Amino acid sequence: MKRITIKDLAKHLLLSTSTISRALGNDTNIHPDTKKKVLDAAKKLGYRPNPTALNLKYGQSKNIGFVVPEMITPFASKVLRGVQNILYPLGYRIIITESDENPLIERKNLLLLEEFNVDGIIINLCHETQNQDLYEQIMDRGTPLVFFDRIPAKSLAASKVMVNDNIKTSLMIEHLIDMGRTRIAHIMGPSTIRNSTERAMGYQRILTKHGIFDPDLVIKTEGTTFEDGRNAARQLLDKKLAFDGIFAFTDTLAIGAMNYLHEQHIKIPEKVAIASFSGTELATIVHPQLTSVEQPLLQMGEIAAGLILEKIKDSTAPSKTIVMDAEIIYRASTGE
Amino acid sequence: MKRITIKDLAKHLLLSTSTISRALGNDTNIHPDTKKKVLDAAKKLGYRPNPTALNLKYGQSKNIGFVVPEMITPFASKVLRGVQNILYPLGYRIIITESDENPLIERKNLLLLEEFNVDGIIINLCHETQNQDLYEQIMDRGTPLVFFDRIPAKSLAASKVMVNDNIKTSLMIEHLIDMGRTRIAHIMGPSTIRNSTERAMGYQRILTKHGIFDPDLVIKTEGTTFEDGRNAARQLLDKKLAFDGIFAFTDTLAIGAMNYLHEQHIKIPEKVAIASFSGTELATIVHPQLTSVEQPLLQMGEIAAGLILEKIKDSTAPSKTIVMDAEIIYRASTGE
DNA sequence: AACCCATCTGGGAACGTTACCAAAATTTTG
DNA sequence: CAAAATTTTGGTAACGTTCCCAGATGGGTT
Repeated sequence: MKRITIKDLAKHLLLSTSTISRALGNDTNIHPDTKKKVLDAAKKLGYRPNPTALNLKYGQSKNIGFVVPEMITPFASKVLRGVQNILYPLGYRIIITESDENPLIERKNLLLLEEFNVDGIIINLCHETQNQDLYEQIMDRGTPLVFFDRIPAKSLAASKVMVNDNIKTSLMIEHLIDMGRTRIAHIMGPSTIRNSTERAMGYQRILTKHGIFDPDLVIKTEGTTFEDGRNAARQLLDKKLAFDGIFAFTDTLAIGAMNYLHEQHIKIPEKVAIASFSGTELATIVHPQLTSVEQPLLQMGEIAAGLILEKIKDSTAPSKTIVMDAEIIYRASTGE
Repeated sequence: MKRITIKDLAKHLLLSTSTISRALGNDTNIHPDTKKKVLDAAKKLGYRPNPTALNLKYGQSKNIGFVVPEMITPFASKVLRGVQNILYPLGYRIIITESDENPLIERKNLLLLEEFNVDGIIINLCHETQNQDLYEQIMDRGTPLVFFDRIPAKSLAASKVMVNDNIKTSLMIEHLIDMGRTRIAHIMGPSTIRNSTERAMGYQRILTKHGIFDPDLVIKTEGTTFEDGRNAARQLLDKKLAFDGIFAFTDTLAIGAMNYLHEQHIKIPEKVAIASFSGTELATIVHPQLTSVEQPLLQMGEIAAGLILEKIKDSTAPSKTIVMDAEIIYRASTGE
């Protein structure tokens, strides 16, 4: 049951550990016959290298931390897939932590990951400013950070991947206007998240341009859960203001709102068109399907992984900010 | 930038590494003054123990593998949370792999995890029999396995956590009958998954008992995606058979079917009641909300983690099979 | 004053692997 | 055929930590 090591092979073949090591690796300084003998024995005895020993030797844990607000919706899962695509083939492990949208838990998680000796951390933060000090500390202590989707308020010496929230929102609002909507509400996310304010700005800019901006139609939420979306819809209806469209910060908020409208027998899209920011399956499993800005989540993950690798390889590598393109997908929730 | 080690502390304080080690641990053989001095210096210089060194020393990687068909729906995410709750405080890392419902990828993932030297693997398999040989091999080589939700055909010397599919399905079908439904269809999952056949058996048993079983109302799917559910609903409608209820193998299938019915303007639950097996948010974000058997996913994860710990601590510990209770939650999709 | 015991500290091996340097074995060269 | 060059192998330190054993120091007892 005990694991076979190089030493066991050495004893078994009456060779030195150095020779075994050479045979197992790509060293040319070894007689082909010896190499073959070693390889055969290794296979027969079921030798598997011990990664822990290598990690110790080379001072890398080959662990990458992945810090996200939650993994219940598919958002982070899809990014994670991209990260895995790149990192697993290179022998990295990925450790996932969820912050529950709570900066204190995020803090605890980051510290835990440092404890775990990760080589780098890929993070979607849950509060624009709250843990800024810790991000800096961690980087100062030598662990690179890469941000995706939500980025910190201060620029920090870290690489980042995101989409252009402001512009994509603008295009989406233009679409709603094209569809004949003139009273477009916004379910805005928490202002502690940069994307939230960015999208709100895009929203306001376009409506103002068309002279139809009404601040009373903006509902700010506490979080980004389905329940938050529901509450926002309720608040909106309670205001007794006319509206014929909703642009929501996330697909979760949009879906929550949609369900509340359903329950109030408000037809979508006939009475109210709904659109949001997404990139996940959620947009297509509701009825009607949700028009949304589809972020290329998988690619974002792949790029984030690439960025962290750059920093791991060379800690002085310059930080990059990658702004990805997102596609607007028109679905039934905003009419045909 | 370089990490502070025990040796650095020793040099700095002119003490031996042994003494430092004792001061840092709970060893009583140390002078309180020395201990304090070391602790102060450790804090000041930012010493953090290197877990890799300990893993090497004690022959444990402190990594646990988590193998699931997918992480896009919240099912596995919720179980994962439970696993994390138990394992993170104990210093374990969790490595996640997704099989995409493909036994070949699952195989690759398991091998990868072995390569990574995990101390144990928690798995929700994707094919009842296909990788049985590998499960056995891995356990033979000394890595314990714990199955959750979907368990292998042969019993194997592994612990398992699941719910009683057959009985819970029976109760659900009884509920549908209580609600006055007499033509209840079943969207059955792939027969390569044990739970699928178990639930189908529960379905058939109750309908047979009531004398209303019709094999033509059973649609077997290829997978468990939303799309599969959609296709199943289409097939059902194409048969031109009357039906007033659907019991689906999973919430994803149920939702896919629901959306297709919506598109065909078939009212839920008025014309067709829908129920499924779940335990995730998905059941509540659709409209109408889905009546379902709610599996205690979080607890299943916690228990799976506990079971793997037992096996890690003592490889001869007896294997347990834990059958958990699941609650049926009545929601709008089956009427009030 | 000699001894013993308790308390505290230091030295070194070990976990599995590789990299460097030195030594041995083999082949090539003059 | 000896010397030189090359190929192949062995020995050992190192990564960071703990643990066992051996010393050292100090206080108390005869």
